[in-house]
This record gives sequence, C-alpha cells and structure tokens, in this order.
Amino acid sequence: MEEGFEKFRQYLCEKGLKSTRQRKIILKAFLKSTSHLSTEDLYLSLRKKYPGIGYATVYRTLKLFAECGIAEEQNFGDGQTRFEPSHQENHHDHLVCTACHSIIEFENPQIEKLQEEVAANHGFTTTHHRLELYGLCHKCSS
Amino acid sequence: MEEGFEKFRQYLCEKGLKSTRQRKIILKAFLKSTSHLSTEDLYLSLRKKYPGIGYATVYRTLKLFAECGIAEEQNFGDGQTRFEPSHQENHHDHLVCTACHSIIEFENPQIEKLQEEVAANHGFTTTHHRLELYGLCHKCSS
DNA sequence: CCTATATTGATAATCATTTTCATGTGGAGG
DNA sequence: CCTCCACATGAAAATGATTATCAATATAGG
Ligand SMILES: [Mn+2]
Ligand SMILES: [Mn+2]
Ligand SMILES: [Zn+2]
Ligand SMILES: [Zn+2]
Repeated sequence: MEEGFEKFRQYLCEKGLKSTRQRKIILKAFLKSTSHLSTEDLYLSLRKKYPGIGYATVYRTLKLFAECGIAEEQNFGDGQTRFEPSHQENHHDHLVCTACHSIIEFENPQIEKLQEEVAANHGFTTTHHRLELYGLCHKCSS
Repeated sequence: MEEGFEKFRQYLCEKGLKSTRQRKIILKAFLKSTSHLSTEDLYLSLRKKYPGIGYATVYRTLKLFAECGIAEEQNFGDGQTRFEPSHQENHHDHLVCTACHSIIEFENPQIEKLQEEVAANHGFTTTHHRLELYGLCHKCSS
C-alpha cells in the first residue's frame, strides 16, 4: 500500500511524468480496493466524491499503474479489463464462479514450478502467465 | 475431423436448426485448419473461394461450433477471439510468444491434476480452465 | 512569476462483435 | 415434386469497450 505510492512516485519521476491531483485521487482509491476493478467500477465510485474526473483519465491512469507494476491486469471473460493492486511479490491465480461471479484467489507453487518446467522444455522464456479455473463456487453448486 | 461433421449434424438436429450451404462450407474449412483462427482469418480465407459469405454468418457459425463442442474458444490478448478445432478428448494449453505470436501447445496432466486439487480444496466444481504462458519462444529469445 | 511540457476532460474515432431486418432457403408434410 | 414457414443469411446499423484527438489547463523547474 504505502509501497505502491512510492513505486508510482518513482515511476513518474523516471519517465518525466507529473504528479497530478487526479492521479493521486485515483491511486488512493485503487490501492484501497481489495477487488478486481474495471475502469467503469472505479470511475463510477470516484465520480460520487470527485465529479470532475474524466473517464479517459481513469483509463489512462490504470494503464500507468499496470506499466509501473503496482497493478495487475485481469480478464475474466466478461468483456471488461480488470485491475487489482499487486500484492507485493506473491503472485496468485483465480477461481472464477460463472454463476455469481465471485472470485477466489489461490497460490500454488507446485503449479508455478511445473509451468516453468514446461516452458523450459520448449525453449521458452516466460515473462508472465494466466491461469483461471472456471466453474461453480461452493455456494452456487448447492 | 469426420467426427466433427457428425457432432455438428447431431447438434443441428437436436436444436431444430438447419444444415445450410454456408454452414457446410465454414465447417469444412474450419475442421481442416490446424491453427487458432480469428473470425476475420476464416472470413478472409473463405471469401476468396466463396465471395458471397457474410462476416456475420462466420461469427454466428463459429459460435455454434463452440456451443456444440467441436471448437474451443481462445483469447491470447490481441483483442480477437480465436477458435481451434477440439482435438477429441485431450485438452491442451498454450505457450504464446509475445514477439512473433507463434503458439506452442502442450499437455501436462500433472498441472491439470493440481488444478483439480486446488478447486476441490475451495469447494469449487470446475467446468473449464485457461492456462497460458507468455514469453519469448526459442527463436525470438536468441 | 514564467515557460515549456505534460495532463485533463469532452468528444470523436476505432475495432471487435452483435443486432436488426428484409429477403432467401431447407426440409417436413402433403 | 409443391407449399409453407421457421430458420438462416448478408448488408448495414448498433453496441460497448477502449483509444485518439485537441483545445484548455495544471505542474514543476528555473
Ligand atoms: Mn486477484
Ligand atoms: Mn491450441
Ligand atoms: Zn458462485
Ligand atoms: Zn517468437
């Protein structure tokens, strides 16, 4: 969280970008979130308190967050790109309920390791991956 | 392949849909393919031999294929949905080169098994999943 | 304070996909 | 073979998410 602010400040500095009122507002709201936000989600929630902020700015800013590594981009097949704050170094993947759209996060080092092996066996150097398990959550399957 | 034709015929029958000239043409071209085709890919290649076929029809037909299980839908993050013929029962996942966009397919029962375990541990019943490893292929990393 | 440069918000433009709708066609039942 | 009609088609318009444009504005360094 605190780390996110610092990382972003650093990134803006490196790239010669500016720290603006809007970027601060969006960053604060984003880092506070614990879910997987679409641009629209964030835009609508900000709009209540800060009516002046433009849709395009939210798009641009979330993309900046992803570029500088404080946001992870997700795509659960509903047609909207979603973002979540990067939880420091530990990567996670997702279980997605196709009924209630709830999302469960999990970490599985064994799977990650096997993925690396697969890649290596094919002479591949991986930069990132995406693993999503779709189905019915406990609640929805009963 | 032959199996694909039969499965589609069956599906149309069940749903009270009709077997049309266009559906036959599209199905034949699709099942012959060995790559991951976007609607546009398929439309453009068909258009040479069959100029009359409409873009919307290709969209509609590929969706039908996915519904009846003879096509798998893929999404490698380039903004276009892609389809590939379902290779009977053996599921595979993908290595995607972010430089040359080549795709390598792999099967890994160990990973699949671990995925099921993860799901079960969370009370999840999975219907399908998506696993993609992104990075540089052998050729592009040298 | 001034200035060069980046940023913003409104709007238009893109791009993939879906819908609409008038016209055409497959195939069940005569 | 015909007829009929639900389903299918193709062209074009509509949609929805995202991106580009551009005039006005704000930031940061000197
Ligand atoms: Mn997550
Ligand atoms: Mn494949
Ligand atoms: Zn659920
Ligand atoms: Zn490559």
